[in-house]
Amino acid sequence: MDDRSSLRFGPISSAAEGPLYQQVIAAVVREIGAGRLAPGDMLPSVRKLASDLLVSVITTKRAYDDLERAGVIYSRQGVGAFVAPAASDALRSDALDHLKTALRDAIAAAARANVSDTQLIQILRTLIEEAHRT
Amino acid sequence: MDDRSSLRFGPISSAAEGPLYQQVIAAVVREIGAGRLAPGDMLPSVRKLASDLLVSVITTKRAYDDLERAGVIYSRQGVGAFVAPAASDALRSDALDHLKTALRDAIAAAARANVSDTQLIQILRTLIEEAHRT
Amino acid sequence: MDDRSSLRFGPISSAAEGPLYQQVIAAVVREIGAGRLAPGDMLPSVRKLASDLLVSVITTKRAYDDLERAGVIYSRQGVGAFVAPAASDALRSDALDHLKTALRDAIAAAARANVSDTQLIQILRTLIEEAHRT
Amino acid sequence: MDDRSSLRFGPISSAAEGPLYQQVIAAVVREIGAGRLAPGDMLPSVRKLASDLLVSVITTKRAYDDLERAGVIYSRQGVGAFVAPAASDALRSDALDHLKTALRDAIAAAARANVSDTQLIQILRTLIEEAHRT
DNA sequence: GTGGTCTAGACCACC
DNA sequence: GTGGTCTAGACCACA
Repeated sequence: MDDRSSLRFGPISSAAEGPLYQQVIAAVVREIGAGRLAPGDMLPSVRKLASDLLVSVITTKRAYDDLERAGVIYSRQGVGAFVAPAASDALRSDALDHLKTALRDAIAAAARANVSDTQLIQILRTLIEEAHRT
Repeated sequence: MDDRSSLRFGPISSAAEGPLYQQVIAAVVREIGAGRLAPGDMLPSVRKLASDLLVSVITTKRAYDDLERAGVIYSRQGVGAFVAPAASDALRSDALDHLKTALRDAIAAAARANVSDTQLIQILRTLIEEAHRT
Repeated sequence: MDDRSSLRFGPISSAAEGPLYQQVIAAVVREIGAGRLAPGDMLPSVRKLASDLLVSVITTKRAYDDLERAGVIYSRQGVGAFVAPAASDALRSDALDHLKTALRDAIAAAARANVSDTQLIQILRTLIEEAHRT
Repeated sequence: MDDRSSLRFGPISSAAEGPLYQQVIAAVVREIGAGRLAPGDMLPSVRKLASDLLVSVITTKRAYDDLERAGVIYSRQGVGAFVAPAASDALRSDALDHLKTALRDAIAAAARANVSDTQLIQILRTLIEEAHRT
């Protein structure tokens, strides 16, 4: 019996939506975000995940390395990789950083396009609604 | 005597903030945005700009090619490169596209960080104020 | 064993029929048009094609860049270049533009040569027959 | 009094419609086609035409050279340039060549765009009407 | 002088 | 291995 039978790493599509290792990272993050991987849980081995996702071992290794560097998981030599206790916090702060960077970028673009502050906020509202309809 | 004494193409820093040719593009765009280069004005020759910015002729050429493709400038063999009549329009629509992409990106990050719509808008307001103080 | 044995990129003749990179573009377009390259298929790498056609890597790269910009192919760093899903549409609309430009050019030449409208159409019919016999 | 007062060489616009020397050629050809310059007539001197059209002497010289090579005009050292006796014929055969080349080009494009022969002829009719309305 | 094209050779990021 | 970027150097067409 497989104690990780509920894990659902989506398919990885080469040549479609960004570097493969980032797609692998996103897949792991999704599992943690969805609660299917909780702090302390062991992740699939690099080799197992690679064969499951049909990507190279190097690609999954790079994904795990990045996740460890971000404090989302930790690896124990010869044992395996595990979800870090503060994984959710790490992910959340990562997403917040990304959010702020994107907003600052949008503000700069608004200045270049002569879009006023109130117009910018209105555009954000519109895009939020658009996202909800999706 | 320098008849273009008001042009101020900033320094280009290798491999620090993205591809060099994009930095060159940004420098030209900045000049146009600031009104130091108006529609019909002749741009520095690729060779001149290259030596001014201490980059290769090829790099400035690539920048000019991209700008021409975007409709911001146009080049005439044996004559020179000039700011296109609709340069501002081209730049504006470009900035608007960039703005929307950045906002959509922020919305996605907000979802990952469990940030609500109203919180997201509030963060945008805060960052706008922050930008104004700069 | 060669798994792309059916690809037939013609010879590239230097400085005889336009820029080399356009000849490379034409060669790729021909393969797609003939169905030997279908949407999703991987193109030869820029290095491979360059050595096959005896042109510089830069020249094939430029051809691929132009084709990507035209929406005919797409490139993925570290993976390769592939025929785009809408390649045929992109090629067709390109050919239609070319067709209209050529006809407008012919109409202008007819005016200069004192060739009447009906004569012009008759000449077209003749040339069409001539083309069919080829 | 100026014995060529009826000559109307249009304005030459740099950076707009092809190489300057070709625009000069077209201007001369137009004068001949309109009958304002007949076989045997003397053309403006290279220097006069250059100053009239606000282009360099080199540019008008190149235009005259090309016209002489095409048999449209002939130059007499120290005397001037004159419209050749067979100027009209030279122009007409030139235009006819151009016409056929353009039509063959259109036929090739039609094949690439999957446009049938009858559709091609219909498009030609449409574009002829369009040209008449201009 | 200008831009347009082509070349050889290099280093990087990604797989 | 792949494509992405940068470089130095050359020759051509045009003004």
